[in-house]
This record gives sequence, structure tokens and C-alpha cells, in this order.
Amino acid sequence: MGKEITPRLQDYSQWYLDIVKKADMAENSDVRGCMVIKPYGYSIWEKMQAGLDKMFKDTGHTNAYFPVFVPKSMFEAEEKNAEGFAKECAIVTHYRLKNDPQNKGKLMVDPDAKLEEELVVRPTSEAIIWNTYKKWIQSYRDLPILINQWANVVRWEMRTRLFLRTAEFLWQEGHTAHATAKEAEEETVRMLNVYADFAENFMALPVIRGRKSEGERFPGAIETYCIEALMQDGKALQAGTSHFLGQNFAKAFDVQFSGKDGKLDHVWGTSWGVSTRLIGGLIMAHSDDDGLILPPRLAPIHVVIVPIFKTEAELASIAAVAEKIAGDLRKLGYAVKFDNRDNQKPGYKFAEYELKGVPVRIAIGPRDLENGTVELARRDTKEKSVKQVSEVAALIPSLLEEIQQNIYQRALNFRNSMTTHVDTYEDFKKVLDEKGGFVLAHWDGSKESEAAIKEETKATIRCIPLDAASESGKCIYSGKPSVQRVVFARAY
RNA sequence: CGGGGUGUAGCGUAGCCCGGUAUCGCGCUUGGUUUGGGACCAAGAGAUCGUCAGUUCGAAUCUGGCCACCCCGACCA
Repeated sequence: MGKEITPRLQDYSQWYLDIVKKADMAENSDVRGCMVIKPYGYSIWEKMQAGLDKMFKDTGHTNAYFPVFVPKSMFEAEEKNAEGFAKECAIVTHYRLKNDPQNKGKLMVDPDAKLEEELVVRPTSEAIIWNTYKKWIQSYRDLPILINQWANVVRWEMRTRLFLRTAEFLWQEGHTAHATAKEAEEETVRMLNVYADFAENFMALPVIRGRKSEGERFPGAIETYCIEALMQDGKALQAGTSHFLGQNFAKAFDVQFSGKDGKLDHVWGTSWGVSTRLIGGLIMAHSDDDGLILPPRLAPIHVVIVPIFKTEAELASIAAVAEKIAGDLRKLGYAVKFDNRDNQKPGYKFAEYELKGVPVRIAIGPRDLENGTVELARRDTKEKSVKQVSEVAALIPSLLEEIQQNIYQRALNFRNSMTTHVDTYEDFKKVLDEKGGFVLAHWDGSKESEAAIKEETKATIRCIPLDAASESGKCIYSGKPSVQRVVFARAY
């Protein structure tokens, strides 16, 4: 049948693409570098949005929306930020098309409609937002400002991969303004923890919290924090970032406030974001050769009920049982699908829902009708068991919770087995080539050593972990002293 | 942006070297038999062969330009 998935071990990137396409999550559009997120994939994004949005609200943030266009002069105000994104910006230069006199039926850019100032399509929104905050902030009483926006951004990528890297993607970006450095720093870490919490509890994805090295830092930030996850092929994926911006943007956009003492000072800022890239991480962390495996907390469908029937009458009797179970589960807040299509066989449906990662499947056939039972199957382990109709609905909540935990534990075990301590550069290279995963090694803290290691091994410092014990040692590259190990990996 | 490759039905492809209006599979439509792990039979519909030009009696096939996409590198969430 046309639904075969390339095995992970044979070709990991093809396996990934097969899942994205065959689970009906997204496809390449006819617009270069841009994807179409299909309903099933978008449902997962909506689940992510719902979970994160609640966490943002619970930490005092509110949503707002800022323009997709940023005038070039505004964009370039914070120099480092502008420089960092300059190479991947899309620019609007004209505002009108007209009929092409040389080419009937075709349109051309109207040369008379050139914009006086070009508009940058936002690759991120610090510029427009800080430009706006300037108008909103006069006094310490106006602070803090705790705003998030759900938006699309454009980064003109040369090479794209569905969800992981596309020219346009969806994300959220939080932008906060504070009266003190301490408060902004706390906000930065608070949101990092929100992301870690979300990754671990919703996505069932264990992450390492850390700081970025100077070379990997967000352009314009004083400090960048991140969560790093490990994919099944041993490569790392940055799953979220939170930046302490210091007063950089406040200075660039002249955002000052009067303190209690009447003195003027620049505002302290943060920004933080996660994107649809998380969906890519979700796929690569959990799925197998049969398709997607979704953690129940992000699954658009929690339970699918598949009837096995020969006649319409049989379907009707099964439907009565199925609807009862579905109704009970829906009352408990679960999304249940009863797939009563008569043009596909049960086996086809089993395979299809496995491909789509639906956590739990209930099959009901004539034998079950006779016995008052159903067949219960879980996606994560593929285990099947027979249960009484009367008890099945009550079993689902704990089963879904168990699946959520199991997926997390499995990913954690994998990460642990793929995390290696090394003390020499030889071992470092060997582990990267033969095993992959996270490599914990000493580093002297210099840009030069970091760059040289990246150049020679393609591994980058994913982060300087926050919870690591201090431990004196010698940099694997330079031999200079080091106070703690950092996390190296090859990354997406 | 460098290096390589590919464009033929909704998808995946054969045919191209050696010119004669296009093959097969999946999917789709209709009818029938099926249904506890991706059913089968029969009959259908569906392609100006990426695009523009050239050579030729005749071009998917030969020649040239253009466009698009994919893979490998540099850059990146």
C-alpha cells in the first residue's frame, strides 16, 4: 500500500519526511521554502498554543499583536540585532502592481509605486515592539509590561525542512519590559522554566536548561537561555529560547522611565519564543517506524474507536456500544473519534491511526458484542488487551496518563544513554562520530576554542547547563582550565 | 550563494541513448464479492510529457534559453 514509511535506521531524514507527509501534518507548498500546515498538524499546534498560552497567562502575560512589517530604519536601530538577521530578511519595496503593457494578461511591479522607505518583513519583532513601548512607558508605574504575541515570522532560509526550518513559520514571542535588571533576569529564567515545563509535561520531551555561549547568543541579547532536546538520531534540537536583553533595545529605541526617585533610567527587557519547530521535535523524539507517536496531552484525537462489521445491522449494534463509550469519554474531556467509514477495512484503519499517532485505539467486533468486551490497544507499546465494555471508559484516563509518562521516560532513558562524559579531544571526536548524542566536556570559555571545535567536528556548544555541578578540569581543545562541563552536540 | 540532480495523470514512475501522440503501480469513479492487521474482481475517468524557441514531414525523445523543485556544502529557530 502507498503508506510505507522509510525505516529510521535506513534514512532518518526520509523517515521524518515520510511521517510528516503520511500522517497528514504538512506539505511543501508551491511557494518556495514555505509549508502548508494541514489540519492534523495544525491541530497539534493548537494544542501547543493552548497549553503555552495558559502558562503565559498564569504568569501574568497578556496577548497583543504588532505589525508584520518593520520600516528599515526602525529595524536597524539595534545594530547587533539588525546585523544578525540582515542576511535572511525579506523586504517590501513596492506597494502596487499594474498590467504589463509588454505582456498581455500579466502583471508587473509598478515602478511608480516604490516605497519611500523599504519595509522589512519581521524575522522577529523586537524593533517594532520596543519602538512602541517607548510610547507606552513614562514611569515605573507603567512597568512591567508583560506581552506575548502569536504570529508568523519570515527568515529567508536557503535550505528548508518541513517544521524544522521554513522561510515562514509560526511562533509566539514574548516581549517584556522591567524597571530593574534583576526583575528582567528573573523573567528570563521564569519563562525558560515555563518552556522546560511545557516540553517535559506536554511534549513528554526531556530538556536540558542552559545558557548559550557568546557565539550562539541571540543578536542584541546580553544573555540567551535555552532548552535543548535530543532527537532519536543523536542530534540536538533547540526547543526554546529566552533572552535577557539588558538595556540594549531600550537604549536603541530610547525607552526611559522615571523611577520613584524621579531619576530617568533605561528600561530592562526580555524576549522569549518557541515555534512550530516544536512539532518537528515532537516527531523526531518519539515516533517509530510505524509512524507518529503523540503524547496524549498534545494528541488531537485521544481515542479512536474502530468497528469491525459485515452488515449494516452489525454496524448499528456496534455503533450503539461505541457511542456510549465515546459519550462517557467526551464527558471526561477526551477527544474521541468513532470511525464508521464502510469503505476501509479495519486493518487499514488500524495502520492509519498508528501512522497518525492516536494514543489509544478501541476495536469492537461481533465477538466483542457477544462477550460484552472491546479490544484496547495503546500506540506507544502496541500492546493489546481485552476489556469489559462496562469498565473501559473508566480505564482510559489512567491509561492516557501512563502513556504520557511512558513516552517521557523512554525519551529520558534514551537521552541518558546518549549522554557521554569525555575528557580528551580524541574521545570527543570518537563519541561524536560513532555514537552522537550529548557530549559533556570541559571548555575554556573562549570563542576561539568553540569556533575551532565547531570547524573541526561540526559540533556546537548547545548550552552551558544551569544545574551542572561545578567541576574543575581542562578544556578538551586548549587544555586551559575550566570550571564546569558544557553540552556539545551536532544539532539541527 | 557554490557543486550535483530531476521535471511525464492527484502521487510514484517506464519510455528519451536509437524521433512516429505515452507504460505500470497507488489513488479516484461505478458495480459486485469482502471486512478481528494496510481486501479482491470487473468496467471506467484522468497527461496540451515544466516552459519558450529551434531542427524535422513528424519531438516526451535531438539542440538552446528560461523556470521550478530536490540533494550535498556555507548560514540559521
